[in-house]
Amino acid sequence: MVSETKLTLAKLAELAGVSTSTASRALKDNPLIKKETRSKIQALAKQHNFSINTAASRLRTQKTHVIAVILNLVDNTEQSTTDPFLLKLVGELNQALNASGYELLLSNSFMASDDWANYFIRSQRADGILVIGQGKSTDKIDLAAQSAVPLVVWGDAKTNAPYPIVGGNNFEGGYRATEHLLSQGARRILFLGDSEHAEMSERYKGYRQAHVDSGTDVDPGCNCAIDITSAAAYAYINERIKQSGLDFDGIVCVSDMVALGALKALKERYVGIPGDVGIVGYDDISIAELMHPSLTTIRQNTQQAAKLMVIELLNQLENRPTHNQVVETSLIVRRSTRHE
Amino acid sequence: MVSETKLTLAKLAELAGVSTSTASRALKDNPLIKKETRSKIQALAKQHNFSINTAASRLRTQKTHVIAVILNLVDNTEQSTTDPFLLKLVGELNQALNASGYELLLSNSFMASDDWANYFIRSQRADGILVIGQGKSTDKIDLAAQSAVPLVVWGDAKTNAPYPIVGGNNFEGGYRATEHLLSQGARRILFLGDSEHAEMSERYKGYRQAHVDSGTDVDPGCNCAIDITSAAAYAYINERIKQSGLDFDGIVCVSDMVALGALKALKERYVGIPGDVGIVGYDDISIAELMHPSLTTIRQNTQQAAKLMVIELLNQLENRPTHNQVVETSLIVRRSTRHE
DNA sequence: GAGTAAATTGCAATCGTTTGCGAAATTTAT
DNA sequence: ATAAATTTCGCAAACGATTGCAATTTACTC
Repeated sequence: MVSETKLTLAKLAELAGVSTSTASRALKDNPLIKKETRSKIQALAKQHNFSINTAASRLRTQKTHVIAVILNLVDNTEQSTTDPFLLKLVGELNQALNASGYELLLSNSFMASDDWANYFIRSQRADGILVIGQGKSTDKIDLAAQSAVPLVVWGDAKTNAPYPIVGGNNFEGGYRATEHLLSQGARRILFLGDSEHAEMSERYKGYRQAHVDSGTDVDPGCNCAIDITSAAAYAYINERIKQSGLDFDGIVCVSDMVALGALKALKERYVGIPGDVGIVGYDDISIAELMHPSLTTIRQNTQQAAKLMVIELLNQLENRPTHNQVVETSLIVRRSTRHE
Repeated sequence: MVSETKLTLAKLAELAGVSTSTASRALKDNPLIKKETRSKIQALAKQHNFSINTAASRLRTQKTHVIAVILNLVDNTEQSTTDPFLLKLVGELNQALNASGYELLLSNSFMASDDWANYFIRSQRADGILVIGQGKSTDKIDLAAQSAVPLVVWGDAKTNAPYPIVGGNNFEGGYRATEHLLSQGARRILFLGDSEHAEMSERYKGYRQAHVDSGTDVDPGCNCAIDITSAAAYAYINERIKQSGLDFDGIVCVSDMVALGALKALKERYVGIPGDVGIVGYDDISIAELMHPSLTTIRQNTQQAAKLMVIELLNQLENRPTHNQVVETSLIVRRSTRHE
């Protein structure tokens, strides 16, 4: 149990009375080695708490079994690292990666290097990259993709790109949210978000289509571009009401955090919810159902999302064809819209 | 710009017309090398998108510049990976580590191996370990510590352990929360959490002390052991009221998520907040101020926490003495307790 | 211009594992 | 018993960067 000196494969082999080659093969259960020899060495390894030096192994095999996960946020003013949805996705990715024998190296886009291919792949820090968020600009992503780096992005799956994108059905999500509000009687519905984002713009399209399908006019003045944070939403709603009064009766929000900010502003002004204004969020973070009123929202299956992203990444690592993937998206109706 | 063949340090050196040794030294700005040579090689490296192979480098230097961060959660029923506070801490740790030139390898405690020293350190996956959460049992932590692994734990800093612990002032947090409720007139205050946790038990001690100091009796029936999730809190409050009616007028919660669960249960039963029951949370997650009523809570400075954890870890890596550290803990008064 | 000190650079070993290929041991066939 | 075919194992060359030490070049002194 005492670790006298660093235990290497060579020493382990010596203990077992075999060569390092057999020891190496035995540890990976290579059938080239006699069964008894294998189990003997494996037992010895366990007994001595041996574990292979990954640095050496990676150098030799040119594989790291590490995947870099990058939170691709433009800067602090935007949807931030504190958004529970993004972090939940990270957690799910960790699970999914572990299940496939990979580890997760976490990074955000404020790192030193903007050249992901170089920094992560050429340097053998990781075998592939998972990017969370297309952001407003896909420059860095495109740059990395040019280097033929194994890469999967969480974003809008309708976007055509040289890399696979996994995402929710944003058009449908926007449509369902809007349709639901319209069916509850709303007539002037704000779209609170930022339609410059690929994902968000798809949702906005769904928002418009829902209006068209129900024969309701779309007022461009209802498309409100804000940072994707609760603070920005809070400020915007306050300001809008101050300027033009309560000129709306529904809000489609681009994330639950945004919805919470809006909700707070409305409640402080004693606007009835859903009586005066109905609100729909997006993501179904855990807090959504704890709100008062509980928040109607669009749920995206993050666990499925993580699994799909990992699958597509493995496809690339093993030279199989890849495809964009759409994850389940469903409307969860709660009190913030349900008139009773 | 086209990458014909894998660019190694040797090839780069050849391009520059020097040996690999000089190239290596030049890239790390070693003053042993003439200034012009240095900048020439650095320029060449930039131009060719060169980046050092970390696998080789780690093997040679025996340093990885990677730190493993372990979310130490007993299982799914407990405070889970979705708790915004924990995830926020992860984000802050990432920032702090990057600032010191380290990268963050994310893991949770559901991984294959329970032997962290082996899995992360001996295998050269990482140079050190940051553990988030003491949990109910410190078995795995102690095991790792026995192997003299560089290790820092987020937990209760009052605990005496063979490894440095960074944590909030839990006693004071519990005290301040309770004292505040008492000052608002509460007389029967629930402690909603799990006093088997080291951190939580300190808070409970503070809770008791506040009672003593104000001359109020402590009813053991007010110490409510639940899983640290909003769902458990919700269920508990519901059940308690069903069983014994509203036999309390204040709640000290062990996390904001727990507080949100309790809040929801109370609101559904039309219990006035803070009129009938005042609630104090813990952590000050971003949603706390968006709640209605906004949530009074104990803030722990996560950014400072992350920095301290990294400092203590570096101390170990560089053989300096280490100490337990306490991060700022303050009471944020909001509407869930403030009578007006 | 010789001699010494200082500034630069290169040689070659090393980190620990993996793996193609050949050698030895064992089994099967003749 | 011997040859042939299998099994089972070990040799030795990578993988790419780092670094103590020695070698070379340059600068300086008298």
